[in-house]
Amino acid sequence: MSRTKARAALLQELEEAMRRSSAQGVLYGQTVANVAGIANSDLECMDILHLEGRVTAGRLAEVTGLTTGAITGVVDRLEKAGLVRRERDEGDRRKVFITVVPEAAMKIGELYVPLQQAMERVWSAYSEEELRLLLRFANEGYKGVLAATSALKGHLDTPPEKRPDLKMRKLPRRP
Amino acid sequence: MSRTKARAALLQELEEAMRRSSAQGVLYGQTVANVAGIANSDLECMDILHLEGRVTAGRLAEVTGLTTGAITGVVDRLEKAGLVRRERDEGDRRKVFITVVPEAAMKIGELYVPLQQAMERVWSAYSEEELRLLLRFANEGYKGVLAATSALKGHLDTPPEKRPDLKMRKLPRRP
DNA sequence: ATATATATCTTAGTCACTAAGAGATTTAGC
DNA sequence: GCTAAATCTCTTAGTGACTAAGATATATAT
Repeated sequence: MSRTKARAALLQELEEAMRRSSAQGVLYGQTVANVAGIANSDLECMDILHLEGRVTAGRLAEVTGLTTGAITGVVDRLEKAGLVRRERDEGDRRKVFITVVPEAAMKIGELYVPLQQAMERVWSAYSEEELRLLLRFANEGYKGVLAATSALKGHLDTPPEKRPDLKMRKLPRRP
Repeated sequence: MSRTKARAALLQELEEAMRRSSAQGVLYGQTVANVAGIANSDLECMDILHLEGRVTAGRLAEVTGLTTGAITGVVDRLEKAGLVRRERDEGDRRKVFITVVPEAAMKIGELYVPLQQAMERVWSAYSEEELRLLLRFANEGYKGVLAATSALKGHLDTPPEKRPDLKMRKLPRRP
């Protein structure tokens, strides 16, 4: 097999392996939501709150892509479950800040422990230099996917007759 | 900073970077479904069909975790959209095989082109040896997440009083 | 002041999902 | 072979999260 062919095969394997692991990651998240007894997007919001801390309802809508009406429902459910609290902003009384209730949120955090442990087990076999490579890739990959997402969204906003044709993708391997 | 501390910090960065990029991957998938005008799980089924080829309705239910009733709905919608066909198995007439309609499915495949291009741009900066490392990690990571998923599911099946306590997770960094 | 903008919530209606079970076919036990 | 149990898909009724549109309350601009 020629040099560039070997690389092409490697890239295809890589693409498939990443798709598989990413799909499994989604499944893990669904299982967490299931065990926690909350909806999928409720968990997503908990995650955002975990990352960003104190966040307005509007920003949750922005980040999740849900309507503000849907966010009202999300926060209602999370509040009823004791996971978050609403706090009116005193400076601008239209705004509602959502904050996590740490003790309750920790119970959800625990559900990620199996995943963390599994990943730490995997990572333990890598040298620091290798880990740095993985980190670099994770960051660059993130940027790439982000760019691809807005490219695709842009494609959606473009009127059909003006859309540049996307190049064809390989057919299923088992047709 | 000590050697092991540097590594711990690296691991934490890594975890976060992977979470971010994986979340973005989910978003890309949702956008694809949106542009294609089909539901999220409809797209997931298309993906499975793409991977496995000819598949029974029951197997789709198995893989997606949906009920068979829900799969009936999925296949109804996909069939109406001209993306798949139902084919009764002649050997066992209870079974219904689902097959993709290649020409129609290709249109969906095209929506992954921006993602593929972005990833190829990222990968182009890596040596073959580095790509092999990424592939190794993707495969090991997949196995890790898979194991973690069934561990978490097992936790769900265990009666609450018998559940081993999962270790605590770090609190949000911005409390 | 009045108008416009912003932020959240409400309401009505839609759509995908589950649970339970019906219908059709196959497999197993006798 | 015939009956009973098992398997596979579909149907039905009901639920819950979502959207779109607009109501409400507060803030900003002219």
